[in-house]
Amino acid sequence: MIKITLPDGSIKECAKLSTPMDVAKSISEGFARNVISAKFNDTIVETSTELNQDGSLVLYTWNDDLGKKAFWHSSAHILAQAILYLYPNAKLTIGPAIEKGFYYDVDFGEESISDNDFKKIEDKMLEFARQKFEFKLRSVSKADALSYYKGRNNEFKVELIENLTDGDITFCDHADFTDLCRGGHIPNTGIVKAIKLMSIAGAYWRGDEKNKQLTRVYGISFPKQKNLKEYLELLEEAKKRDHRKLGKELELFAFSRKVGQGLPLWLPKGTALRERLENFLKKAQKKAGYEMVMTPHIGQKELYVTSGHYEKYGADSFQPIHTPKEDEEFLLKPMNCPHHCEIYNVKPYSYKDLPIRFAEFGTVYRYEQSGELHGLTRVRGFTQDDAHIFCTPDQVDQEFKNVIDLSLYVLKTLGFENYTAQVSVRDLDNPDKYIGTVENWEKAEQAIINAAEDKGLDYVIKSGEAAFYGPKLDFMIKDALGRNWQLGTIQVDYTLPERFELTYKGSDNQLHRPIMIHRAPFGSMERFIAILLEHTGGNFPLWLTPEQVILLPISEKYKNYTEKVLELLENHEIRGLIDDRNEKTGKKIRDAEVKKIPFMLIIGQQEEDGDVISVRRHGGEDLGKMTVEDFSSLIKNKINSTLQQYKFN
RNA sequence: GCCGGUGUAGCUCAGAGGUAGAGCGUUUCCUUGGUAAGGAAGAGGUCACGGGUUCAAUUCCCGUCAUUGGCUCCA
Repeated sequence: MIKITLPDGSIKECAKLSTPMDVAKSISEGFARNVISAKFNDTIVETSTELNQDGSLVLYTWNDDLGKKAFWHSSAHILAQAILYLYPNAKLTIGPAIEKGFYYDVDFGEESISDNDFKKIEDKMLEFARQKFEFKLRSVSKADALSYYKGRNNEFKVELIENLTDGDITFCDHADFTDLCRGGHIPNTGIVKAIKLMSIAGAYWRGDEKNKQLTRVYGISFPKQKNLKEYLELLEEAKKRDHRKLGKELELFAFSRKVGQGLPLWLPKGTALRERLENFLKKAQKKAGYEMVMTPHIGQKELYVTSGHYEKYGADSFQPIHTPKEDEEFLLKPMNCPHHCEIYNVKPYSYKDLPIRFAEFGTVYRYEQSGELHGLTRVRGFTQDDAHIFCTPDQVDQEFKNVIDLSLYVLKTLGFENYTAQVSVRDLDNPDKYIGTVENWEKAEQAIINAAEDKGLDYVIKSGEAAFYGPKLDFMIKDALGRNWQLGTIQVDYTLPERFELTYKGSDNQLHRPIMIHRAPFGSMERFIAILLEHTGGNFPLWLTPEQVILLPISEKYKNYTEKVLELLENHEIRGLIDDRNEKTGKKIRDAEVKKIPFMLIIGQQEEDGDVISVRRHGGEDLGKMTVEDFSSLIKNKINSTLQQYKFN
């Protein structure tokens, strides 16, 4: 007998060579039917793996991330099987599960496939799935593995196997199909009920552009047809909320090929919305002791040589601008920090002056590769809600925590309730990627982790994700469709103060180095607004939305009264407009709905007679008749309750 | 930057080797209306740009640009 410890702490006595599926069945038949993967002593195993020692066992269903992983990984095998059946000369390479589905990279040789071929591949996959082939993992010797793939002229798998150690190599079989695989499969192919191939893309072997380009086929699969339907509906919804589409429809921003790719143009409505966001943050920052500064869009190349940006990114940036007479070199600023360091250097500071907090909505320019540009989320010119805090070593902790408070206040007020923090630290195997001393890096990393702990943040540590000058904490938010986005960032930096020789005089009458904290709660205005658009589907909070109210006179007879109402609203700083087109009310309401205007005021004979307005909310709710005063209070109260929902300072 | 898709009216999109269409929007007229589309008429396009093939190219081919899905990269 062996002792199997389950996640709830209970211990099952099982016969030796019981499988995870046997254990599941001993819990309940119903549960066992849903079990699709298992982990034994921290190793993913097959549900049919025979357990021959005591240990802890976790059983996974579709509802677990690792269950989905096994499911999608197994689906990739089915995809490979179908591809090999339909294209016998194709060479398989790798086919992992990804966050949403799976892919397989295939070398189709002379042949090429397109999404027109998806249907027949899907059909073949479903045909294989229905036959409930069992996935069977078996060990093979390195020599056998190599000869198997050499016989099939698959140099990719041969390369993979050559990097594996003999004794650790397993093949997975189902039906007559064999693939090199370390395991983690669902019991049989029949569990996969719904399959959809999503897209096709080029991908380099091992991600290196010097290598051969392969065809990557993306797909997703589910245990029920219904899941697939829901997933496709979610994609549809995401498409409807695409900020590029909404930004165009709501006239917020645009691009022009004459201006240049990746250089957004803010239209009047978008600009007004952005200013409201900026003012909101300015107000909070003022409370938190920040001072606004402004710096130019270019700076001498030397500035960035000093900061280290030039050495690190110069070659892949917009190239220097030369002055015509003196041949001086200037760079478009890729970051605001060097400029802020120079503002700090304008005068000497005492420890009593610190912390100093300089904030700027600073527009920066970065050369992003053309293929990487995407709407407002990836652009070449954007505005950071940047600030730099210069403080003493014993202030870092508190300042960092204050920034966390500010960031959370901003996120929550804007309706992002689901967030986690990501602490990005050095990649210890690649010290050349970073500037600064090991000692300072350690101090900075520890300061961030301490602050995250103290604030009770839900955080994960990512090694190798740090900026080149220091570690950082990023807020990852989950939007209304469950998608994750990286928003604000906070970074501790011991390096730039050294490079710019920043000092302050301590109580010991000696000069000391301040420590810098870089932070941007929104990240960039462009990116934040894009994400807010997708999160809200264009239904912005009332305080932000371009038009809060639209006035719909029933006919032109009520023009004067309608104009009077608008004037009253404007006196209350409510943003409204009149739809005085020669259209019926039904049409005007429909158009206002499409434009997502939160309130519609219907104005006709009854309203004019009673000196009131009829209020309809976006979505159709009828709030009845009320005076303009009452309506103004209603709006103001709604805005205040949103803005004061979370306290800051 | 690399690989694939796309580029037709302000917007969304049909179309085909023989010189271009729809809906929405816009303009004018009729209509003066009550909670998600009233009616009529009109304007609007070097079919992204540059080459090539052809009697004929917006359509086929090549290149450029933009855009899009990936890859790589990301201060």
